[in-house]
Amino acid sequence: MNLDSSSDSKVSLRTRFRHATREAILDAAAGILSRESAAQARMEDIAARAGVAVGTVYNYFDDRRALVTALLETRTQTLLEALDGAVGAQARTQPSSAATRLNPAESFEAALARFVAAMAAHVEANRFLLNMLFAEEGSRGIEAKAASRRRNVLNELLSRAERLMEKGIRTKALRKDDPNTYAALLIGMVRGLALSALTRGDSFAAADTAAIVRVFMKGAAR
Amino acid sequence: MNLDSSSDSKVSLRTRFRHATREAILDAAAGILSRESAAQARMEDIAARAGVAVGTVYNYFDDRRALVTALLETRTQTLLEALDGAVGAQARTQPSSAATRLNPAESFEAALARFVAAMAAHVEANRFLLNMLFAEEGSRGIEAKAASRRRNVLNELLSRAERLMEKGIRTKALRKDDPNTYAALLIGMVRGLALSALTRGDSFAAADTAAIVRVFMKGAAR
Amino acid sequence: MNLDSSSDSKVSLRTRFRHATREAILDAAAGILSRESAAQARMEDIAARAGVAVGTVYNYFDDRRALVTALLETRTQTLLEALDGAVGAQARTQPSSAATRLNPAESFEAALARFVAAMAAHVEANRFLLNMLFAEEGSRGIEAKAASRRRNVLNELLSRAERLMEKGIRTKALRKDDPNTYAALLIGMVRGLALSALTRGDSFAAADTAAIVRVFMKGAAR
Amino acid sequence: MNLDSSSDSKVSLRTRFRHATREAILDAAAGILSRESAAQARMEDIAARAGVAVGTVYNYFDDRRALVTALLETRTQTLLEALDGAVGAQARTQPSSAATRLNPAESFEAALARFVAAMAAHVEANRFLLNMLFAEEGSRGIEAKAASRRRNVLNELLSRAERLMEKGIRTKALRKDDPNTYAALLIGMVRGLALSALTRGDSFAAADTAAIVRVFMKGAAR
DNA sequence: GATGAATGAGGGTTCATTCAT
DNA sequence: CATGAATGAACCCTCATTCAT
Repeated sequence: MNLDSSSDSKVSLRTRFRHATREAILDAAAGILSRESAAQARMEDIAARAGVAVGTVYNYFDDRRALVTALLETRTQTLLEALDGAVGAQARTQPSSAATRLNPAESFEAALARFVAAMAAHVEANRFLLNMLFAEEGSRGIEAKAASRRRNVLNELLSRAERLMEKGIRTKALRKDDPNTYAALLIGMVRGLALSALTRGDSFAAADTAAIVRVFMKGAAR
Repeated sequence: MNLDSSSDSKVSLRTRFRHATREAILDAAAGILSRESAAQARMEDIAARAGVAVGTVYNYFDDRRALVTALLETRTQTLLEALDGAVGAQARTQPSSAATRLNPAESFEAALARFVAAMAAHVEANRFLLNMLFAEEGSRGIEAKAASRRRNVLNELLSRAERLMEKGIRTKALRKDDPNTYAALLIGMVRGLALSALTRGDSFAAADTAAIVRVFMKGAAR
Repeated sequence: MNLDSSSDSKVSLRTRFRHATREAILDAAAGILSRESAAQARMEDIAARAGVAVGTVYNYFDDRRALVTALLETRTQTLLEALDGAVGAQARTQPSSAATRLNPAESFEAALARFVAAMAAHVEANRFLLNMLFAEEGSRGIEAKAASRRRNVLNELLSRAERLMEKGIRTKALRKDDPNTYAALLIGMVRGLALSALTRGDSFAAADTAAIVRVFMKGAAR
Repeated sequence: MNLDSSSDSKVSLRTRFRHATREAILDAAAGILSRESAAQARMEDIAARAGVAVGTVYNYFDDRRALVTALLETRTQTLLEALDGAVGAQARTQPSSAATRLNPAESFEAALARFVAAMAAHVEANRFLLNMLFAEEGSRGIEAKAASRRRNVLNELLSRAERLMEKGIRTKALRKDDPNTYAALLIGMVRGLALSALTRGDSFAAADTAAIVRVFMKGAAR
């Protein structure tokens, strides 16, 4: 183990270093892109924020597009997993839970809450996602191909929401309707509240999640 | 008299022409900014689409910023008026209508439908608004000051939605809750569905408006 | 005569009108070019100052260069004539004047004074000449050919000064030396004092002319 | 220590390189601005003459104005110092020199000659100064602020000449008169002869300096 | 002729990307 | 690998000039 660790640690040190630098750059990019005027995110600014030289950025990412794409990828990975969890968890837990089986609606609501909460958490942690994911047009340098990648992300979000909605409809938790519409509405609500909250400087609180779930399920009517 | 009318028509001709050119440029800008990669809207492209030379664009607008601002201004004017109509109409008609007085909720729903339909109509007619209004960051050239203008527009949207929600709460059409939250949710829903529809190439149909109103009022739960 | 004057006055009215417009444009150009930042003299500015449209300027002058050249020409004409007078007068008056004959130096000094005074008067009346004539490089649009014209004017100034100096040497009013040098020194002095005076906002007074003559003739030494 | 020196030399190499490039750009700018049509000095031309790309120029100077200002600043520094030397030297040497004390006029003449020679040398070495300093209007890009800087330089020239003249008057080397006038005349003479010489393609010879001193002190009269 | 909007070549400036050290 | 100066294509904007009215 020692031997192993010695060579291992040497490699892993270097690797870890590389990884740390890469992360620093991604963080810097996320930070810069979160700022109001993302359009002015220059490569040099990103490098400076990461504490490296411009050239170094290009040692880790082929070009600007690759950097943004990687950012989207990494920052989205955990979100998508969390959403998978929210959607899938129900599937897995349901069979084993008599309670949930008895009340599918309640179980759906819980999944929905998890789904919303996951999105909220990620959006808050990665504020730039608000900019990236929900802007149809692109900030500087998000052209053509990168845009499609971004749309992919949005689509993956939507498709997970759709899976959730389909499940809701199947379990009779939801009125029968177009799952696409339900999904679009839900994601729109999350985004609307998130934007509103973040614009105000507040954070996306639990109450907000609750509000979304409530309105989505029961509506706002008295 | 002849002279007068001749010079009159000359002036008005020129004036009319000026106006038409201005509109052509604004239309072209709207068109270019609606395209996927709005970030790459070059002044020259806008000019070309308008069928004029670059210099001409600068005869009508001081600079890129002024053009975008003017675009936002003009294209937003009618939207805001329509929303005012949707919100205010209720106020004006309610007192005179025994029916609505008896059923405030129903009247509110009508106003809500008008509100949503107005937004949908405008977003569809001015697709670039989706990009402009709902992107927190800016495409190329939407910096600092212009961004604030855009935010102003978004805020005006929100404030009108809030007024509607306050009225709904006052008339007991809505459950008592934070009007800001209601407003953010509603606008989020519209945007979500609009984006989804337009992305698919569909248009924002009446059914979509109905879906929003239904979910917003009664929720999606069965 | 009547017939003549009738047709004459008709023609002359039109001609006078044309002439007045032309002068107005030249005056406007002179005014604009006198301002500090002559580099920013745009054709439109000149037209505006002259109270006409840009196109009109082009009806009177082929292009920017022609305008500046004409300006130089007209504003220089009287100056050169005055200088010719100052230089030539002496030649013509000398033979007929016993007094001057007795004291050629005094007569030369008088001619010199007239020469300097003529330059001073014109520079003051056409402030822009300071810019035009004495700047080796050109303000915007005074390129190549126009520059040579300007240099011509400067050369004509110098050649007249040289003629004066040659006469001074011939009449033993001046120490024998290179007339070119004398000429360059004299014109330099005028320009130096004129610039100094105009920069201060003062005008080029008689005392200044006297100072130049005195220093040029007797030097500043005590 | 090795490391240190290695990094030291690296830094200093780079620094030296930076300095050399900066100088090359300034030289190129001086060269271009010396040409007849300084008004057409394009940034690209300057860059090309310096053997770098346009962007590089902007790595060293914020913008065109900054470049010109820096040029004026650096190229003026040594001139002003030389003039200070010419003016001040006298003050310092006089007390210690019995000969000069006996004949202040001679000493003043020496200082004057140094002063003139210094100006001549600099004007010749930096031909563009003729354009910059003595043109009241500005070549392209010498607007507003830069113009005032240029005027400052001219004023500093004048004030040094004035100091010299005041000293001349105080030591009775010069007839009592307005030092400003004397200063303006002297500088005008230098410029006149310099322009004349350089226009002809000659250089400003020692004889020219002598001529200026002679005329300034004793006048041209026989 | 007068007008002034249209034109578009041209110049200043930015910034993603490269590459020698 | 890190560095950061160099590069130059690309973009915004200006303004002399033209020309339809």
